[in-house]
Amino acid sequence: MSEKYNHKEIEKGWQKRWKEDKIYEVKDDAADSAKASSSRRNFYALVEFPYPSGNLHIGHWYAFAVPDIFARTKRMQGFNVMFPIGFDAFGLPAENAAIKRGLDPKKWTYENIAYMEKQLQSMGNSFDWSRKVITSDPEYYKWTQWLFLEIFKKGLAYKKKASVNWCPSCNTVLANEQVIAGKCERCGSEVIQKDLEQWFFKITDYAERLLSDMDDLKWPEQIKEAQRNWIGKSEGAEVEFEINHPTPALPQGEGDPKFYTTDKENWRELHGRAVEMRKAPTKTEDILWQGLRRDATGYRFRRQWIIGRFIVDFVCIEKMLIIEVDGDIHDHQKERDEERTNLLEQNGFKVIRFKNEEIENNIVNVLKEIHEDLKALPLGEGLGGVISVFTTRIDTLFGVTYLVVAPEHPWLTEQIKNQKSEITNKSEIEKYIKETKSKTEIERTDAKKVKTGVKIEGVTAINPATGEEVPVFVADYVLNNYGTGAVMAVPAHDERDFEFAKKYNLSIVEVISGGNISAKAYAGEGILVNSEKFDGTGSEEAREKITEKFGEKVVKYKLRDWLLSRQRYWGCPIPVVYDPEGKPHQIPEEHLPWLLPEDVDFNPKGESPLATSKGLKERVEKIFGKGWTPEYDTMDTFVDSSWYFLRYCDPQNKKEPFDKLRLKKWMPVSRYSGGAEHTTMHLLYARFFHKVLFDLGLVNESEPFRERMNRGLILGPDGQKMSKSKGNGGDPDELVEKVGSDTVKMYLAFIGPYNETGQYPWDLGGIVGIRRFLERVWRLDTNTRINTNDTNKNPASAKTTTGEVKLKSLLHKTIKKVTEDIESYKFNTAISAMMIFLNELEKEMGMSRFNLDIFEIFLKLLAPFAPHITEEIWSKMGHKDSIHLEKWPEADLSKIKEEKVIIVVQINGKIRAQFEAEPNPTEDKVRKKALSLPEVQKWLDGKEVRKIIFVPNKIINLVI
RNA sequence: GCCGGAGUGGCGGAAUGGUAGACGCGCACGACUCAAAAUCGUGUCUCGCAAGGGGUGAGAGUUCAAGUCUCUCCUCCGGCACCA
Repeated sequence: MSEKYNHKEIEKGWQKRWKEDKIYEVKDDAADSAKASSSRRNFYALVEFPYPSGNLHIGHWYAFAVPDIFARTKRMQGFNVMFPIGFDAFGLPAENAAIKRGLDPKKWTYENIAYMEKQLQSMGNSFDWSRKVITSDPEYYKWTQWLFLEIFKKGLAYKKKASVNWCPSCNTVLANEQVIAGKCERCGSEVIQKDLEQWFFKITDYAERLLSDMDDLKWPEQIKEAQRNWIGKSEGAEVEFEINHPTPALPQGEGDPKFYTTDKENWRELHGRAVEMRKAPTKTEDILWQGLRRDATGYRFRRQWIIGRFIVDFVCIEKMLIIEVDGDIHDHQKERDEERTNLLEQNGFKVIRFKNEEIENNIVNVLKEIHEDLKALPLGEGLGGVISVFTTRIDTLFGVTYLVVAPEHPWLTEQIKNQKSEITNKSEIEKYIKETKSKTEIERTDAKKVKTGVKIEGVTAINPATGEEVPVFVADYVLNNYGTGAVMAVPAHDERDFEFAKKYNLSIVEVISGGNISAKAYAGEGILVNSEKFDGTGSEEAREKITEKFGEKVVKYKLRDWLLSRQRYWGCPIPVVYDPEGKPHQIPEEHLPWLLPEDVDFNPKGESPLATSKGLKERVEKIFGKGWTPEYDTMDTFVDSSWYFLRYCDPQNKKEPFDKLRLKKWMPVSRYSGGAEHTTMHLLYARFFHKVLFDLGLVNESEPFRERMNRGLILGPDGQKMSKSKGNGGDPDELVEKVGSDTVKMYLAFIGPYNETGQYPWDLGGIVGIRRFLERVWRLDTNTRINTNDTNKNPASAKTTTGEVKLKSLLHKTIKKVTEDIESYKFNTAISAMMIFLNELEKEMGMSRFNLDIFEIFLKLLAPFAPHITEEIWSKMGHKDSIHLEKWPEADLSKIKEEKVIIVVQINGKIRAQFEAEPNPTEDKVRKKALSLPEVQKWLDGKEVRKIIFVPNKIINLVI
C-alpha cells in the first residue's frame, strides 16, 4: 500500500532544509556561485514588497507565490537569480494603531513583520531572505534621507504652500483615501482644505523624459498607456488677451485724450504691426527679451505691447515701467520719441531707454538697472493688462466670446489688491473666491455639478484675432494649476463653455471650418455667426498658422509635482532644520540617520505629531543653536519604495546607499511583478527617482525596470474587493493547513492568466482539482518505486513500445509548452499541459513498466509549481541534491513526432469527414483518399471540385 | 467625454486565420463498497430518434475557411477626466 501524501510534514521539513542549506541565497557575481559556469547570467526577479499589515491574505499569496514559479524556473535554467523580499514598513496603519489602541507604532510594525515572515516562510518561496530590507530601519532610512538631500542639493526639492484635507473635528490631516465623499472617514464631519507649507519633488521637470523613455521599455502597452495618460501631455498654444483699458492706473479722462484708442480698426492695425515686430526682433531686442523673460528681474514683461496708440518695446506687467531700445536715431525721430515719452510719463509710466551697445555689451548690468528701477516703483500699480490662456484649439480663436480665469489666478489676485483697479464688483468676486476655497478638490472637480461663476465688471479683454471686446469671468471650473489658470471660452465648440454661456446669456459665435479656416482667418473674416456647423476638425496646418500669428506654441502636462510632506509620525523624517528666520537648511550627513523621536504624543493636536516631541527640539537646538527648529513632517512612503530595489543589491552597505558597481551586476530589474494599482503611482515615482539618481551619477541606467508584469486582482467570492471588514477574504493559513502550500500556490497559478489584469473571484471550488493532481503524482511515484525495486524489471534493457514513443513525443511537447508559458506568465496553460501529460503517463503505466527518466523530467517541470512535493519525491528516489538545483529540461524538437495525424476533410469549409494517416502525407495522397470516402462522395454528389486547399497534416478543403 | 482591454458552456478558462469549448471544477451514470467517502471509468454546447442543423455580445464585410482580420453598434472592466 502506498503511504499518504502528508503535505504538512513534507512542507515543514523541506522549508527547514532549504533554509539551512541556503540554496536560495545568491551571490552578487555569477562566478561566485557554487554552480557557476561561464554561461550563468544574473537575473533580478522582483516582486513589490508588502506593507506589514500583520496578516498575509490571499492577495499576498497571489502576489508572491506565483512569481516564485518564474524565479525558480529561471534558477533551474541556469541563471544566477536574485529574488529578494522586504517590508514597506512606514505608513498610516501603524499610526492608527497608536491612536486607536495606544500601541507603539514601532513595536506594532516589527511584531507584524515577525509574524508575516513566519507566514511567508510557510509559502515556501525561494526568497533570498539574507537581503531583507525594512524601510523603517534607521540603517535604511538614513539613506532615504541622504538621497533626499542629494535631490535637494540638485534643486529638485522645494517648498511651497499646498492645501491638505483637514478634519476639524479629528484635528488632523487626512489622506485622500480617508476622505469619503467629502467627509472624514472616521467621524463623518465635513472635510475642509487647509493651506500648509509643504515639500515637493519637481517631477514635472522630468515629464518629457518619463514619457519618451517609455518607448524602449519592454512593458505591456496598457501600462505605458496609463502612464502617458497620467502625464497627460498636450500640445497647444498660449494666447495673450489684452485687457481693454490702456492704463488701468489712470482714471478715464486724465492725460491726453489722443492717448486712448477705442477705434477697433485702428487697434487691429496696430496689433498686426506689433505681431510683425515680435516675430522679427532685432538682435538687441532679443538679448534683452531673453533676459527679461527668464525672470532675471523678478517681474514679468511683455514685448511690443500696445499702450494707447503706441507700440512700446517692453512693458512690465506688475509695475508701470516701459523699456525702450534705441537704435541709430535720426533727429526727426528723436523729436517724436521725446513727445511719446512725455505722453507716456504724463500718464504715469516710467520710461527708461537703453542704447543698443549697452545691451549688447553688458546685459547683466542692464538687467540689474532695470531691477533697481522696478524696486523703486510702487507696487500694485501695474499694467495688469494681460491674461494669457492655454488652448489646444487655437483654430477656434475667432469664436472666443469670453474669458474665464480661475479664482486663484494671479492677475485676479493682483487686481483685487490693486486700489486703482477698475473692477467694480470686487466684493462680489471676493465672496465667490471665498466660497470656492471652502470646497474640496473633489467637489470642485465634479463635472456633473452646474457651473458657477461671476462676471468681472469694469474690465473687458480683447480678442487678438478679431479685436472684439469680450467679458471676463471668474469661475471655479477653471483650474489654476493647469495651463495658465485662464481659458478662452468658445461656447460654440466646447460643451463646458456652452453650458456656461447659456447660463449667463453670453453670445455664441461659431467658427466655420470646411477645411480652410486658416484662409478665412487670414482674410480677417474670422467671425461667422450662425454659419454651417463647425466640424471640430480644423486642420493641424490651420492651428500652426494661427499660432504663428496670434500665439506661442507650448506644451503642457497634467502631471503635478510630487507632494511628499506628510503630517504624520510613522514615516521617514525629512532631514531639514530651520534657522531662526525660518529658512530651511539640510542636516549634515554626519547627523544621519536623523532619527524619528519616540517621545511623541500620537493623539491629534492639530499639527504634525513630531511637533509634540521635546527631544527633537532639544536635539536641534543642541546641534544647530538656539532658535533653530526641526521639520515636523515626514516623507510620503512612496519615497521609501522608490529605491528599495536598489538597496536589495547591496543591503549591508554602511558607507553609501548602494555601491554603483554592485548595481551593475543586477540593475535594471529583469522582471518586476506587481499590482495594477501601482501603475501611475509607485511605478512612475520610482522611474522619476531613478532618473534623478542617474543624473546625479549614482546609478548606471536611466530606467529601473526592464520588464514589468501587472497581475490581476483576486476578488472575494461575492465579487467584491476582499477586505477584513467585509469578512469575505479567504484565510490562506487555514487553507495551507488543509491542502498544503503547493496546492494553494498551484491553484492560484491555475485560475487564469497571470499576465492579464483581470479580476478573479476567489472560488475554492476548483482547488480539489489541483490537490487531486498532486496526489496522483504522489501515487505515481510510490508505484514507480515499487516497480523499480522489483529486480526483474530493468528499464534500460526493455524494448521501446509505441506507447513510449508517443509518450516521449508528448513529453517534449510538454517541456516546450511549459517553458514557453512560464516565460510569458501563462501558468494556467502550463499546468494544463502537465495535467495532460500526467493523464497519458498514467495510461502508459497501466500497460507496461514505467520509464523512470520520463518521470524525473516531468518532476523537474513540476518543481517550480510544487516545490515541496517534488523535492520529497526526488529525494525518495535517491537523489542527494535538491531538485531545485537541477537543470531545467530542454525540449528536443526531433523527439516530437506524431505517429498518426488526423486529416479533416471539408467541403466548402464545412467538416464532412476525417481520417487517420501517416504523418506528412502528400497533398496528392490526401486528395485521393478524401475523394474516395463515401461521406465525401455523398456531399460532392457528382459536382466538380473547383479548388482544393490543403493544409499539411491538418485539413483538405474541397471547394465545389 | 477621452484612452486602453475584454465579451466563448452551469463556473474558472483553452484555441500560430485551419476540427470552438483544451485542462480543471461542477453535474450525470457506471465500477469498487454492506454502505458512504475516497478512487477509477464513461458522458457532459445546443436542437434532433437519426441524417443533419445551429452556435464564441449584435449586425455587416474580407476569406476556400473567422472566436481570431475589417467596419458599425451594444455591454462590462480598467485608466484619465471641468486638463480648455
